[in-house]
Amino acid sequence: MTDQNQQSPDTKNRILDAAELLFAEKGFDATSLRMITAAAQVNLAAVNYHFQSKEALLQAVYARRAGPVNERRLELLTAYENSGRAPAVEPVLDALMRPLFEVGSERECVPRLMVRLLYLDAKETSRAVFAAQFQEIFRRFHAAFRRALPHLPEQELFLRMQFVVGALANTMASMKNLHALSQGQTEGAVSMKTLQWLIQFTAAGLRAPASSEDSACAS
Amino acid sequence: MTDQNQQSPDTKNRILDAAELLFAEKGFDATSLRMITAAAQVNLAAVNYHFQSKEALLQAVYARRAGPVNERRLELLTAYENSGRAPAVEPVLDALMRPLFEVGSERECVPRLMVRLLYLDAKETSRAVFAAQFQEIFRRFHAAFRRALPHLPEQELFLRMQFVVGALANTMASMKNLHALSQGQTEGAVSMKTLQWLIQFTAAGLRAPASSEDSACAS
DNA sequence: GTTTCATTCGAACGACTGTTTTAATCATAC
DNA sequence: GTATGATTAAAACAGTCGTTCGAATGAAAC
Repeated sequence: MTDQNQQSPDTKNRILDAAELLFAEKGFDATSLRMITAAAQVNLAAVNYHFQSKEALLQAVYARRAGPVNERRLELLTAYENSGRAPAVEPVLDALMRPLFEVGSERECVPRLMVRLLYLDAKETSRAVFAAQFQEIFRRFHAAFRRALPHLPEQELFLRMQFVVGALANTMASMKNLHALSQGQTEGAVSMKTLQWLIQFTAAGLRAPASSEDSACAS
Repeated sequence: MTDQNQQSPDTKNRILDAAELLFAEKGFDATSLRMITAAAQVNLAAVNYHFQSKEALLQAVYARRAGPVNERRLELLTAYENSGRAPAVEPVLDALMRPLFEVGSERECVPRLMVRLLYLDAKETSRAVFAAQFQEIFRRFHAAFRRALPHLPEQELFLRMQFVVGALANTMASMKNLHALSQGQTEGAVSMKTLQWLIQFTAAGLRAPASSEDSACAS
């Protein structure tokens, strides 16, 4: 950490950019290092020089984006919690989702990639790294939702959070299509409207009355 | 179609079974034909003999499951529509989701694989095949939701259906984890409760009041 | 028996994979 | 200038990939 950074100004970032794009489009296994280095206009060996392996490159690609997104999530969440406003789900959902939409307007592929990584592509070793980072976020938001929905049984809250994540993930994954469908509107406007509608939908779902545990199972 | 089927009683199905499991677990590109043939205890060349290529095998794996699931979906949907009951979202959601849970109790990996295929793994050529089959289902259910929610603007209904699919897909993808978490309950019971809660959540989301189009965009 | 045709098998093909090695290149410090 | 250390470049490494080929095997038809 002396000053050895910034020595190779961009080849490292060029690799990260190209890898991010290709991983998101084709997936980890379908993307070869030669595709990445060709897209980045960089020598093949540069990947194993700057990163140690292809899988380490994947983790680097993920870390570069997940860090800021999760920081912003916590920032928005604590800002709301310190505002003294009454407990509600909408601000919590906003804190959870908005950071993804913000980074999405810069680079569309990013959220799509994060969805991929979260529960599909990665090998077991990498998945553990990703999951650990995400589960800390999950715990933090679980507590926030719990405050807003004190009556909801634990099992049901947990599952509903899964539903929320699913709706969010699928929206991120198909954001590109959404932009293509809505012509004559700026990307940012579409994103913000989508976010608004997504919050509205999931908030209503979270607030749905809790089902009684002992409901008869349809025979 | 004379009688050439049933000649090789099971090697074809053994390949399909092994491929289904591995594709769902590791993904298409991370699964080699040698893994499949080893798991199926079948010669390597048998894949290219019975199916023409690896990608054709993927389509065959998909077709074997998607067909019955979609048929059952339409069966449940038309049964509800012909029952003369008042328009509502719950029976439509049930028709959309239940078939996936039913096949899921037989083979856990199936829905997970279908999620993969739908918008991640497949190459462009295969994706077109899968999407075509699914979009017909989408159109059919879109009409049903439209009847139940006549006041909802078109754009908003479309997006909310995306949210529903996302919640469903994520639930399918992490069904294995859910089963692991809930001890002391049969798989079928967990599945049915999850389905019930998922319908309740998405029904509330779909019924949320429509947001006014001209809401101020946060500057 | 022989013929016929579908299926299985072992072996190999060329292409592509991630990684490593060795030498060339560059900027900076002395 | 030379020396140092980080970066880039070209080439090759051992392996795996999907696919193909020709012979062996099987069972049913005649």
